[in-house]
Amino acid sequence: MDFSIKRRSTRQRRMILKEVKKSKFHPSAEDVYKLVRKKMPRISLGTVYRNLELLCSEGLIFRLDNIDSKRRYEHIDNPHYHVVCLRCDRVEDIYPDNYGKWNEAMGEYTNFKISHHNAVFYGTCSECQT
Amino acid sequence: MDFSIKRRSTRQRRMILKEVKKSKFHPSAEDVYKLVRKKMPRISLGTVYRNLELLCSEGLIFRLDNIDSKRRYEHIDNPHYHVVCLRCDRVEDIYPDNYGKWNEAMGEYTNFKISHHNAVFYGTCSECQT
DNA sequence: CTTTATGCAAAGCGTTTGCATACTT
DNA sequence: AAGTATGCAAACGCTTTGCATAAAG
Repeated sequence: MDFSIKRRSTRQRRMILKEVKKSKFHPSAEDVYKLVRKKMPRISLGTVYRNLELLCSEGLIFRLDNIDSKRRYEHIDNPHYHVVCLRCDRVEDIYPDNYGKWNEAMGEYTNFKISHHNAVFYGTCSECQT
Repeated sequence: MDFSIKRRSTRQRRMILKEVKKSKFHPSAEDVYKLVRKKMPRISLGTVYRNLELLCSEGLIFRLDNIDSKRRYEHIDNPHYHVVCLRCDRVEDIYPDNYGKWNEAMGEYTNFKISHHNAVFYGTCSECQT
């Protein structure tokens, strides 16, 4: 991504940001595309992809690489983990109270300088357990 | 994957398993393909893909979905996490001493029945820090 | 008016699959 | 002999990119 470029505020960009911030279900690019298209029917998938990456690089939204084969996006929030139901694909957030400690602990263990981490828990949600 | 089928032991399958078990660097399908091809030049990529998945489903190797955009594979081992160097892409293993506790704790927190979890730490390795 | 952003379509990359042939059992 | 596995190539799903046109500043 080229940071020497002066960014412009476009209708598409604002709309995409708004939809990701509003959404609760960690939408994929395709999901965002469908949401935005309701109000801007002529928007293209390519534009959605480009803007999602751009918004990430500007720190306005966050990208989840670890849930399934698709990339998903979410609004910026306190650091948290995710639980995935292996039956229905529901994804929920978990807010740990020792996130920073983990970064430190693993940094010492490995001699890496850790910038962040994430964790995904897999299982069966309460509804699917019945 | 069809479990009613009776599996056969082929030269290709044995070779693929051996290479994954031997490898220390969490190889991708393409990596395994290159390794195996040194000794079996006519093996196809499709065969590698099919067998990696098959070996996973039989519990003989383990699949890592969370490192980067490619799937990677590793030998079966005690549960562990991974650290990724954002500069040189090196991947190392971390053996936590409270893996099981985390499953329990998150199960209570979420009311999910957690079967497993994994964590990836991102940062800069000691060599790349200089 | 200059430059960035869009829409569209084609290409890219990792992975999967259909099919005829070869190999295991 | 029966049935699974292979090699090959085509297809797939998600993402990226080239290019002419539109919009922002």
